[in-house]
Amino acid sequence: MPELPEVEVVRRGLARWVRGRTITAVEVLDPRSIRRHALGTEDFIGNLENSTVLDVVRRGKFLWMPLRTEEPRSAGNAAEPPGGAVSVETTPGVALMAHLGMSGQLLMQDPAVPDEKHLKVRLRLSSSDGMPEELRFVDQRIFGGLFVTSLVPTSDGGPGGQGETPLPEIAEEASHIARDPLDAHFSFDEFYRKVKARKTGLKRALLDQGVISGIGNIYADEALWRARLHYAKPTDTLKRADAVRLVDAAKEVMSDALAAGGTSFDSLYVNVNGASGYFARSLDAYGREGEPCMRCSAVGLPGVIKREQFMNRSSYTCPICQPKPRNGRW
DNA sequence: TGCCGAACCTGAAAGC
DNA sequence: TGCTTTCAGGTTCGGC
Repeated sequence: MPELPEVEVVRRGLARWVRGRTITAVEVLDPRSIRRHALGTEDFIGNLENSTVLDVVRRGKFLWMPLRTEEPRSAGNAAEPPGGAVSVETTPGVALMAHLGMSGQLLMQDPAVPDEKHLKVRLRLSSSDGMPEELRFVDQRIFGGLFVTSLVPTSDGGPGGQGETPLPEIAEEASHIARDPLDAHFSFDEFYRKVKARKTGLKRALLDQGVISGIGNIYADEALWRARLHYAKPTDTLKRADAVRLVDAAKEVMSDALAAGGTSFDSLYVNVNGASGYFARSLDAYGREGEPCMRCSAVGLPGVIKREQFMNRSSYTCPICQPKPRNGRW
């Protein structure tokens, strides 16, 4: 399942292959994968063809490619400017936005390679010295998607510095997303203020991309386990020292996952070359129901990882070293 | 205003 | 063997 490390692995791979190349043709095989492009398939294709990819940048799990457009056009999800299309000089920046959702893949492929079973969108790129000529969006569960969006000015340091060039613009749909723990501009004080202001459980806050981005179900469980905190701990009772430990744990687990090429449980997550990551082998809590807690067993305690339903998904905790809050309070 | 649950979606695995 | 049910979870949206 793509979370921040997986999206970053994809971003790095993609940047190597597509930066500076022109999109020469676009084929939408399943319009459901561009349903967030409000102006429809023809507009989506029209916005992309003959555009040049400037970079590949990311905030949280949103990934986008700022485009240099050669002809006047309307940004797909932006309000139509008065009088219709505007001149090249005044056209706001546009970008191709991607979210991988649960099962989305962005693959660089040679045109001779047979179509994947769940291929949804195909971008043909200009020829470039031995590089694959197709960028394919493959998505089994169709939770992810592509759309063209406007870039809006930002004064907070850009998307997060993951691109080659620090851009003073951010994709409109990503502007409400908080920075992730690996972002050089991540502010602990901002995170702690937002968490304390929430009146909910700790894991729900971790999964709120407006509080902290990039954390999904897997890394939320791993970070909570490493920080010895229970998912249901009320956010307004979170001590600063606990929050520091939690953010450090999130940074650590995601850095480790990034170094391992991401977490793969099945074929649903692969990098742009179709290869799986190896971090699943290093998970301490997620997916380990019924197995001894590594930390407890190391000191002779009988902790066994337990799976519970929370927010319509599974949460894995050790009842010994991540005790449940009593009466909802600690 | 902000929290929370439902819905979206498909294939693999489990159960019968 | 084949059919049905359950499960996986990121994001959005509507209800409260």
